Amino acid sequence: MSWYLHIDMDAFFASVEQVLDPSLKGKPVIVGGRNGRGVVTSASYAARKFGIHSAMPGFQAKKLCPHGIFLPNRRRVYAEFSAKVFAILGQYSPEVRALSIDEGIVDLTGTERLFGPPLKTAEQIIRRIESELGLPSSGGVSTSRVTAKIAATLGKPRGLVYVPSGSEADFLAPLAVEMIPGVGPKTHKTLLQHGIKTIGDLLQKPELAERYLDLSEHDEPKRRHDHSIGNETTLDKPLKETTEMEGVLWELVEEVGGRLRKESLYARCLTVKIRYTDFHTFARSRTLSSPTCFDKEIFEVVSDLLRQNVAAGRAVRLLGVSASALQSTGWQEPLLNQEKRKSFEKLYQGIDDLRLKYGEDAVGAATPRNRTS
DNA sequence: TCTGGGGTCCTAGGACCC
DNA sequence: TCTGGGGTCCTAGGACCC
Repeated sequence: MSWYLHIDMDAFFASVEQVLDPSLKGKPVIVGGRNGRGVVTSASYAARKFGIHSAMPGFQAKKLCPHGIFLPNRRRVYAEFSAKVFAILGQYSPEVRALSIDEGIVDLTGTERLFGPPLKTAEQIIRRIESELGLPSSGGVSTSRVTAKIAATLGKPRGLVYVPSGSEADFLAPLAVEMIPGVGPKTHKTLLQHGIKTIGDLLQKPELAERYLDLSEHDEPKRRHDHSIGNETTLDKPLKETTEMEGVLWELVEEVGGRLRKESLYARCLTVKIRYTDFHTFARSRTLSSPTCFDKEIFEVVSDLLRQNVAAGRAVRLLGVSASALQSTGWQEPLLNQEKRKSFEKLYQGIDDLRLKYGEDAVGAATPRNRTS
């Protein structure tokens, strides 16, 4: 028998802001969506009373809750708190998986002798997150990961839902199919057309249930793709000139290259993402014969992809660069190039060190951004 | 003064190889 | 001269999640 605890932090970013500034407690705190542009990334429960939720455009949130306290995103701060949460989780099991910055699954299988029954352990974990970090969270305990996640969602906020072994199907059956992670608006519509409204309806059709609802206890969720590192930005003002776009592209490349080097990874595939002002969005990628983590090489590829694919004269509102097919070691190619790479590595190590010491703008490069012509 | 930024996963078609 | 499938890699597009 397997046991999983799914932990989901309540209004995570907003809660962190309230910990750092206790005068915000109980108030409608809204993270993200300032300046009218952008969207809400987190809203305290006081703010949700006004109908505000994450992913809502900022101007709309402002309209619903004019007196709301709008704060900018501070990803690094949230990441630090996230690490503290996961450090607590890690004390209860060697098998902890982060699903996102504010959600994780703790495999409690076989931890009973050390910490007691799964439910007791879950209660203790949630209490500790609250008492040690000041952060509210919700949890779900069940014999499968999916059921545990659904249970945690039902527990929100500040709730712990326990699904005893053997009662999984009874627990799930009355719930709407859109509660299943992975079932979004499109799939929901398709399922409705088949007359499937509840998870119970879905369980009646094994071939569909198998596809959308993985209730297996032991299977590791498949991880086919290795992870990717990307950076994208919505432009302050739309651009039509490729040379101007290349300036932005270079900044994105520096960020992506820096992160690759920090993690000692080389990318074999590079992608440029383009969004026009009419919101038509597409991506173009290229696989390299030899993987790279160097700004200059990355830039050459993505700027080439940009120039080949951006429609002349169309205004672009977003640009993105991402690196995928990541590998930790190198490339197979002649010694001569290896020498070249060694010197590259030295150079970029120096650049990264300077940036770390003196800030992101400490070291510029001969890039389109800095060209005078 | 519409619609962020970070991702994962799945599918499908074409190239290419055997 | 016509004709197989199977497998893998690459690219593009899209659904979905937080």
